[in-house]
Amino acid sequence: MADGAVKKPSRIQLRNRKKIMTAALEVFSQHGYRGATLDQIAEAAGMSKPNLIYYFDGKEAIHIAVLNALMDEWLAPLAEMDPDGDPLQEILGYIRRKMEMSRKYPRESRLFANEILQGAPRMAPHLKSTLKPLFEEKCALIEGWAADGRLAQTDARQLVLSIWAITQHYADFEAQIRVLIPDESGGWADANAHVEQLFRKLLTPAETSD
Amino acid sequence: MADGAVKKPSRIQLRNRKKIMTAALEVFSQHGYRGATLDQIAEAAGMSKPNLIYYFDGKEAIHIAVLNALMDEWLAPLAEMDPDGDPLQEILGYIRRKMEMSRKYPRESRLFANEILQGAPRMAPHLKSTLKPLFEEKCALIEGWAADGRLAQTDARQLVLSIWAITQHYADFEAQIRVLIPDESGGWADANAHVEQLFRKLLTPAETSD
DNA sequence: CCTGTTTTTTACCATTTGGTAAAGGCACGA
DNA sequence: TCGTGCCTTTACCAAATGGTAAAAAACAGG
Repeated sequence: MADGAVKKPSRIQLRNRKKIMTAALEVFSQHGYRGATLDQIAEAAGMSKPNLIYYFDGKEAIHIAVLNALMDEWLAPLAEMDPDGDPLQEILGYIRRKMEMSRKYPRESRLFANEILQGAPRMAPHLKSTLKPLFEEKCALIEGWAADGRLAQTDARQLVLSIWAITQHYADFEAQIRVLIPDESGGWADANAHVEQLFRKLLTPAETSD
Repeated sequence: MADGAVKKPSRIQLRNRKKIMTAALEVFSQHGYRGATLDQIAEAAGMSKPNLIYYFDGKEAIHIAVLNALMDEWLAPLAEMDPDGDPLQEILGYIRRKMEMSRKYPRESRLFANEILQGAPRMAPHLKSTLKPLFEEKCALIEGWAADGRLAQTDARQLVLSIWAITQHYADFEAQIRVLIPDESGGWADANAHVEQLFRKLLTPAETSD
């Protein structure tokens, strides 16, 4: 091959890169970037520390790789919002998917929360290039719906922010919630019902006599 | 004095303890517990590292001291909710005060967010002993209001959680919000308006014919 | 001013941690 | 069987970091 530096990764590389990133997600989401150590990640991945460095250029590179790899998956629920669907159902569906993500993937949620809390030092470019366009696209969509009277008049940007705030809260602040609402009885069911009620009341358009 | 260990702290001790805690709030809220170093705190406090240790028993002791000292102040807005006031106005007032806190004291919000995200390792006891009783008291109050028909029927616990989620989001995720909503035009005004609309629609009771 | 106490500084130390060097293992085609 | 190139381990290291010892300085109270 004449074309420069790129070599296709071997089977073993693929497997080990994945093992490392899974381990890194676990450790970073639990302790934050600074709190996580390469030794912890190495142990969780079942390999030695120098071996990590063989596959990634260092701690920061692992962190960035994990963050970037999860971004698309994390944004998928929003991307799925369909311009041709029923506005209220589309938004409630989005909210349902976000709640599902918080329940099934709290580590991902905490990983992002940690990064943003510290000022997004390693993710700011990715936020600008990936999140922002999607955010603006979907805000425009919602504004269109509201302008057509198919949704109550509301501030689309603030709406999306508040959806993120509430749904992710269940993952990010789980430790607090576990103290306050100890019994498992209806935990997620109550949460889902409440969030749906909250946004349904906000978004249901007034009966029009048109 | 015959009574054991306790000595009243001198003027200089009071002053320096305060300086340290202010500096620690700044540093911990920016970098998290593990990410913060004693050197950073010392520099922010304008004193040497061994001097910190003279006033506090170590890094962890400083962290706990800051956390505990801020807890009451942080919970004050909730404590102020008045059983004898108008239900809707009381809750909206609480929300307004929480938004104010997020705007004026984002460092405090991030400090707590960091601690909870990591599983509240140093604050769990305090949560159980201080936050939980207050939470339950106010939930009961809200449930009473709802039972009397003075508020829409809603899940009080989930309501309080969602108030926290949204209001604190503006402080904790500021880095993300700054990327998505760059212009300063109406930032906080829009946020306040949206949050008020959201909870007003949720909580306004249906017109009754009683 | 003198004396005992509190506060601060200087000089260290042990551990942790991200990272490296280099030798050894291992698979696989010739 | 022998290289050859990918993968892994062992043995380190330098910097950072939480913390200590002890002397020096500042500050009372008499």
